Amino acid sequence: MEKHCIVVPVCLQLRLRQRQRLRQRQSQGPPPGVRSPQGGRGPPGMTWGRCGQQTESSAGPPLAEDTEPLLAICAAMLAPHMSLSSAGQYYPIVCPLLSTYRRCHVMMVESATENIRTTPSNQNGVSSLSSQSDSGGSNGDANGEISPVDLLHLQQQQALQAARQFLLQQATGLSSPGSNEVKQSLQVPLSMAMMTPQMITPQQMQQILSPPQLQALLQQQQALMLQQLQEYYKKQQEQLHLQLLTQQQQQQAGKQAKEQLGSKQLAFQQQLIQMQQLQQQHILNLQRQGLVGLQPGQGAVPIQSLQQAMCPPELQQLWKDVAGVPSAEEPVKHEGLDLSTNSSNSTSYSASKASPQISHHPLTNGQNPLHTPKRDRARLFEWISSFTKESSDEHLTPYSKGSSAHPQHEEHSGTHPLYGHGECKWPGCEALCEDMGQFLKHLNNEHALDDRSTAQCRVQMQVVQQLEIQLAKESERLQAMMTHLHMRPSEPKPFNQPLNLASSASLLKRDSEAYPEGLPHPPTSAAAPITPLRQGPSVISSSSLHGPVGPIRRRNSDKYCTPIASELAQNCEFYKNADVRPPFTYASLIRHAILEAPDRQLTLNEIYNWFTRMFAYFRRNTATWKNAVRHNLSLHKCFVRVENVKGAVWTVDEVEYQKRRPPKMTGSPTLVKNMISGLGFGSLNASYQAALAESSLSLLNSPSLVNSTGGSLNMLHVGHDDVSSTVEQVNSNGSCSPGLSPQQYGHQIHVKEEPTEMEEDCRPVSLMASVSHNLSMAADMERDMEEELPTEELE
DNA sequence: CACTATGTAAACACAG
DNA sequence: GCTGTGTTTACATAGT
Repeated sequence: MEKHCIVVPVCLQLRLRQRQRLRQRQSQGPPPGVRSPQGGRGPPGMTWGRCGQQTESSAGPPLAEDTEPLLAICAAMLAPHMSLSSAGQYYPIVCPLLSTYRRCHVMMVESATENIRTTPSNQNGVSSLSSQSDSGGSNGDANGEISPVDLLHLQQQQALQAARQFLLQQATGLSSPGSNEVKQSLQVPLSMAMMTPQMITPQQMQQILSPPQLQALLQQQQALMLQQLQEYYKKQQEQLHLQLLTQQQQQQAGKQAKEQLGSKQLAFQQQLIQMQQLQQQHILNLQRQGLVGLQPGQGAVPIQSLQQAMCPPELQQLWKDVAGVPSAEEPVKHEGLDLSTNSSNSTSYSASKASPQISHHPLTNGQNPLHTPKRDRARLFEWISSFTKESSDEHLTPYSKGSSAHPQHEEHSGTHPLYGHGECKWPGCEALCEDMGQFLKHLNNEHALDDRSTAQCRVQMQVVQQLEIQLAKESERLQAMMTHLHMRPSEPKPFNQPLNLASSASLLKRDSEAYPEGLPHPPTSAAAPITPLRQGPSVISSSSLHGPVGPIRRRNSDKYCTPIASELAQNCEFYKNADVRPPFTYASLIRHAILEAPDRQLTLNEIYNWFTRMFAYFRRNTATWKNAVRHNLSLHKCFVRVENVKGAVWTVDEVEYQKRRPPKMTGSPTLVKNMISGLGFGSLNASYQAALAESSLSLLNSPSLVNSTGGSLNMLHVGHDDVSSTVEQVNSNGSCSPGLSPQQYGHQIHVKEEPTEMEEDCRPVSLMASVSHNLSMAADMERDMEEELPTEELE
């Protein structure tokens, strides 16, 4: 390449001076105090947020930061009043919630565990109501010193204990028809216990609290009750299952009896799943309406969902079936046996409690059959254990399988989804494990199949399911958006239409093969958490789920996948609200930000603002990504710093940007061929039109860009492998060419293609200004076309 | 396996 | 001295 020494642009003089100065300094040897070869860098192998987890101080507490985005979403879902869609307030709300969420996670489980432990002491007696009161009193004494969350937690514990006690009485037959006095006397304390440890009557509480507050409080407490009681069931079933196993080993008859119950087991599992779905659906509804507001220390089950879930008679019968009393033939008496009784009654109580007649509803639902076959419990246990032991694809998403739902599933592999960065990633556990062996030991010891682990697993299940619900919701939104934006109706699944040809090719191909649900990739590795994206947009698949895996994933999307313009146009709100990393490189984002500006130039601070405005992800760890932005601005020649009156602004050198990506589609003919074949588009023009429409969506935000559409259309026929020709076309399209002929541009482009210092020094005056300022729009659209429809490059 | 692109971290210089 | 901006280097990682 020949080197042309042209007038050095004034705007570059400063930059050149700086570089020359630095180079001069370097030529003179490293300045004193310069970094060592390892240069005080962070430990190796720590990138992309993972560094921050261990070394980065600005990233916050050591709380599993890699899971922080997920936790944030989960926390927002668990506390739906903290809506994800509240743009701009997401972080202020969610981030403080993360710690409380984690704490809640532990508290909830510990509470359940503690209750499980404490209940057996009362299993044989009804007289512990006073102890409940005492406990409540002692807790109440500490109210002035504990936080509201703790207070609420204590209240819940009291309520649970009181409920258990009461229900235990029922189960043990003490609450006979003739013992209405006992019932009444218990019912009121129960209500009081649920309301307040100070034993304030419901009437008093109603005076103190507004009806919505009362309702919310009751809902919260009852939701937690349900959650905990369900844990009791699981605990009980687990134990019973173990007993069954023991019996099976001892008696072949036991095994035969179990085998006879296969069909009922399946039906039972389906019922449970149905119940959960009902709960989640209701949660989603409430979430949409912004009605649910759980305190951080609360469980994740709104009482509405509890009502909805429990009201169906079959579900109540289900619980009855599940939570039978221990039969006399049980060889071992575990506390869970009694818990089952309590749980079943308590659940019934909760169901009745959910009725408007709070605390006045007769507890008629609590009369449960006391002879549930242990086989049902075994079924329940198996259902539960299916989440923890085997890869129950029917029940769990790949993501949940890859996260915490299958702690023992991955033990044979070198990596474990619950292990990373030397610490256990079990929810609520941050135990440090030096190696996999230690971690496995820790996992087996600390997270064995017990009530606590089961409870945690269940919480995680709910988290996953909430995420799935959220995904469905967002998919619906995307569908509506795309429909509104006049996506081609011929598309079978508009919302699932990939936003780029590359991904669409692969998706369509996969869809036609073995992934009808639109999974971008089969979950090849459980270590890579991938949520099944039944209707998920490509953005979610590529960014929110693959993103956390590492930064490199984004390169795919950036390089030959999603055009940033259309992607952002279609998922703008998503990125604004969801804490997911956009599937674009910093360079792409910076360029887009600059080109989105009215005058194609932005100051660094404006770029920062654009990032934070457009992406919720970039509202945290500002030091990290801002550094990356600056790094990219300085590193890539496509970003040109221009001295302005009031400072410096950054512009985009489109030619350089194009040149920056030589591999692109051109370098991957196979990919392009797959794209073409996979798309099966008979008419490229139609594709171009559609793509143009997509690209125009965001770009048309700037009125001045509209008139460049024609230019971009013309450029569709430009060979993209020749950057200079592209620029020629752009300029010849009447854009504000500063009087340079296409040949001149070609020369200049050749000059820029010389990545040498000489080239830098001889950077042409007109290039950056003309290209980036006047032709950026056309080039932008053309590039988007190129990204989406690179087929002509092959010709 | 080498190369490339990218992300991250860090050090440093400089200006305000 | 602090902060923001800009540059550069080093390293890790994933893709090619």
